[in-house]
Amino acid sequence: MIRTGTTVEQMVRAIADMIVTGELLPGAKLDEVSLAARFDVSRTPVREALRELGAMGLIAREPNRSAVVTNVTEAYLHSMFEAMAELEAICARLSAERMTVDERRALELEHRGSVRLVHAGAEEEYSAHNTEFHTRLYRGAHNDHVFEMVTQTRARLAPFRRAQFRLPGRLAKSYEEHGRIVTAIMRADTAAAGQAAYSHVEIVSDASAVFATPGE
Amino acid sequence: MIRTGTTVEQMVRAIADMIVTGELLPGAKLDEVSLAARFDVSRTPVREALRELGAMGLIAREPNRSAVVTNVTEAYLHSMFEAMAELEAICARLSAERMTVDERRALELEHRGSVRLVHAGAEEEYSAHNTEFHTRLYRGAHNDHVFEMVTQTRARLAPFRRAQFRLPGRLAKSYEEHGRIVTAIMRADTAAAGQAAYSHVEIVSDASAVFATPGE
DNA sequence: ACATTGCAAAGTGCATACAGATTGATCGAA
DNA sequence: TTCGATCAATCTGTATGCACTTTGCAATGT
Repeated sequence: MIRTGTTVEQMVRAIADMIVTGELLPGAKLDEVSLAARFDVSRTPVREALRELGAMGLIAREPNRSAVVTNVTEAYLHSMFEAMAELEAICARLSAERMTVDERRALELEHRGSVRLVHAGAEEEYSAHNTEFHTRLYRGAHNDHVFEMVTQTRARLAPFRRAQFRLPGRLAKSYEEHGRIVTAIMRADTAAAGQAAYSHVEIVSDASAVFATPGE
Repeated sequence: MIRTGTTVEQMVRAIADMIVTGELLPGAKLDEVSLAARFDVSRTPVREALRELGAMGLIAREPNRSAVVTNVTEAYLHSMFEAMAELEAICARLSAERMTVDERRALELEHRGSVRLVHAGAEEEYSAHNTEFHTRLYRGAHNDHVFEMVTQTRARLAPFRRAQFRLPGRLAKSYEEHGRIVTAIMRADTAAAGQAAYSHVEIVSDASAVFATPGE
């Protein structure tokens, strides 16, 4: 747990992590007194943290009800994946256009280095590499607002994307799709980069649909 | 002032309105005690409202400092306009593809009805029409998450876009650009709709750049 | 005159307290 | 047995209070 910042900031990070890592599953209730006890603070900072998490879309709040880890409807989940595909496509296009030589090289290295994880079937490690790869893509677009939007959307999708690398053959396919994106970016081919990124997310969307929890 | 919802919700709406309408200019300080006095509540709901507005990006907060209406740097402002153009393009493309017959008809009517405002030079009224026009575009995409992102981005850009219709000839140009978008959507020409929407925002971006407040 | 230190005023961060809402259980009646 | 009402337990919404931080000003020393 990071010790910097105010109590509220620490709690926001901690709770967001618990949601994104799956420690708190969609639908889980977050009552203020328990959280206060767990973090050994009063309810005031807890409430502010929940307020912020609510604005981020990670939890749902209703008056006089406990906060609940967002349990999106299938329709909304679909809209998020579609939005994610569009955002990734934007990042890929802009990256193909704007990445510095160093950024391009680093992206390619990151990608090439992951091939051994694919052969080893190292799901956990590949997942970490995957996060790094996409983050590089988002940064490479050199657009801070797009970066914020894509990061937030990714966080909200995390619980539904988690198990995708467990599907048979998904690792190798993911690697291949990344390869297409990298190639297009190295060639500064914006259209190809955008299309490759879009279809990459589309496939993840399909792979993840299985795990969507039905709305209450 | 809308009376529904909790105290905090009312305050969030009220303060967001003040920022978006320009009653509170970028850089303005929002101290908790004054706000509490102004809304006749304690500091607790005020703090929660500020927390939420901070998460929305409308105000900036630092520990032990008063909240400040976001005063974005020129670079960040540029990234927001660029993101806005991409988002509007997405909405236009999806609208061209997905709008129902009724939605298309309503959009066209809204557009045609505004021609008299252009001739009359009614800036205020045209501005209201403009908001309505774009909102229809966002809804027509039938993607809730994209709708949320574009709405939030629009809110953050509002202070910098306000004066655009005061520029000579801007009204007529805006009408013409809307026309191109409408035509493309009526024809279900996704590519043309996307391009028209993108360049529409680009022009607004240029028109608004003049009014950007310099970073501190 | 100018820099520095000390202090007071004001503001934020968090804890505690209380009021109102919700929920679930229990008891009674149909 | 089942439905309904009532009440207690629990939780959220808001107010208030206290401690710490920041900031501006003034007094003191150079």
